[in-house]
Amino acid sequence: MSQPQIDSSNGDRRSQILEAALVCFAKRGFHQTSMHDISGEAGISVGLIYRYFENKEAVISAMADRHKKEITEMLERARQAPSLLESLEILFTAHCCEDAPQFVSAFVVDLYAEASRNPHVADLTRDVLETAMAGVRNLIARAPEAQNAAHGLTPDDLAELIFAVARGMLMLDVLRPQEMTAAERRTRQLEVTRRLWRLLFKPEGELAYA
Amino acid sequence: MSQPQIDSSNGDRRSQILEAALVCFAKRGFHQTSMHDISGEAGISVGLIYRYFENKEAVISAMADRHKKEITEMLERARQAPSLLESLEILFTAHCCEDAPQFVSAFVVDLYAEASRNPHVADLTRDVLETAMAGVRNLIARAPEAQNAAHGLTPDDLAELIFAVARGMLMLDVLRPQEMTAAERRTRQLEVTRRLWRLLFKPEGELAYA
DNA sequence: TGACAATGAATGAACGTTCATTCATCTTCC
DNA sequence: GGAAGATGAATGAACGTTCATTCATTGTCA
Repeated sequence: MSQPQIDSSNGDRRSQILEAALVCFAKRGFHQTSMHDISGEAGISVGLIYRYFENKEAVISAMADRHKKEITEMLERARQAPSLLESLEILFTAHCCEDAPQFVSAFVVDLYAEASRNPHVADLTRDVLETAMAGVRNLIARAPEAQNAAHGLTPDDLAELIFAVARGMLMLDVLRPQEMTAAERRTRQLEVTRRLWRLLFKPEGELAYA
Repeated sequence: MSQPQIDSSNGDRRSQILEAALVCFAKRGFHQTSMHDISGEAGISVGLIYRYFENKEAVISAMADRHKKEITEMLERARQAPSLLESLEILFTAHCCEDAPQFVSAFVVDLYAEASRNPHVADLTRDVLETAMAGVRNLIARAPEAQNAAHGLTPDDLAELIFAVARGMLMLDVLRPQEMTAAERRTRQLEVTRRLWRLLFKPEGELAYA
């Protein structure tokens, strides 16, 4: 019932714990990570976690929250890009590759798995997705590049496609920790995705030369 | 060490257990599903599971195996379709929508989450993916439709894109159990995806009229 | 300034519970 | 009778969570 107070110094502890939790969750998953794992990774005692989070579920929720904030910030940055393709590029690179790619990919896949059965996490995650997709929908609707390039696809369809590709590549990512380095994968994925975007937003009926 | 024998009658029990496990895993996830849950769902005793599976991990592995067999069969069916687009359609609908869509989506996302930290499951899942992607790559490489429609994308790139979209939509699926029915979602996704395929395999430089 | 009181962040052993796994026992069917 | 199928109570390890306790820091008063 009683929320732990959140003032200046507490903020640091909270993010210290969340940082440790991200590492553990990515390595072992939500339900295989024990509170002792987190406290160990953070270099603090178990009990202290309960001063900052009501329980384990609250830690998971807070991580989903953090993920939302990160995505929202990215969207803001993307909105300021001069062209649609540049906006998308910002979103895509940030989306799956910033910070520690392995960790983030594994964490996001786990987040969706958790969302599929935890209504609270589902709400948070859906919220992130809706916000981000609405943002992209807007970018598309306002972009001159997209005006003459419907291909029978609405901005809504396009946004869904773009997100599906991004999430799908992230999903495929978790299976390939060894074949290539993260940087190589990122480069290749960006290249492929860029071509898709160009194709999607190429004025309908325009001649294309490789 | 000692594999439980697998003969005629045992096969039925095994699939009975796997069927129950799929339901439980989709509902609660691998690690929140107890062996008692599975035995309850299957209508048998806990101990009996251990006559057919060495341990819980073996049940998870067997499910990944089953998933592989299903995908391989689908690929075989898709190979016999008369055109590339029809092949892809068979793969796509089977891929995420056959049987009980909700269950399968949640299970597959969980499978990938598990793969990200369980090397054995990762190997199995990667194997499925490689097989399926190689199949699609072949379909594309042999298809006359794809010959004149490179857009700077190799068959490899195209296969990766097609898979990313399919997996991505599956991932988005787990967040939307309420907005629409499974059938509505399937229809809409298929429509959007179909347009993407047409766009990808439309001869380069050809005029397109909605 | 120095002695003392109060605070609350931090600790980690302990608790109750859950879970995977085992095995003594019972049933079935030839 | 006995081999194989099936049961579920028992086991012990691991887990999330609690809480009595410690102790560095801060506030108070002479």
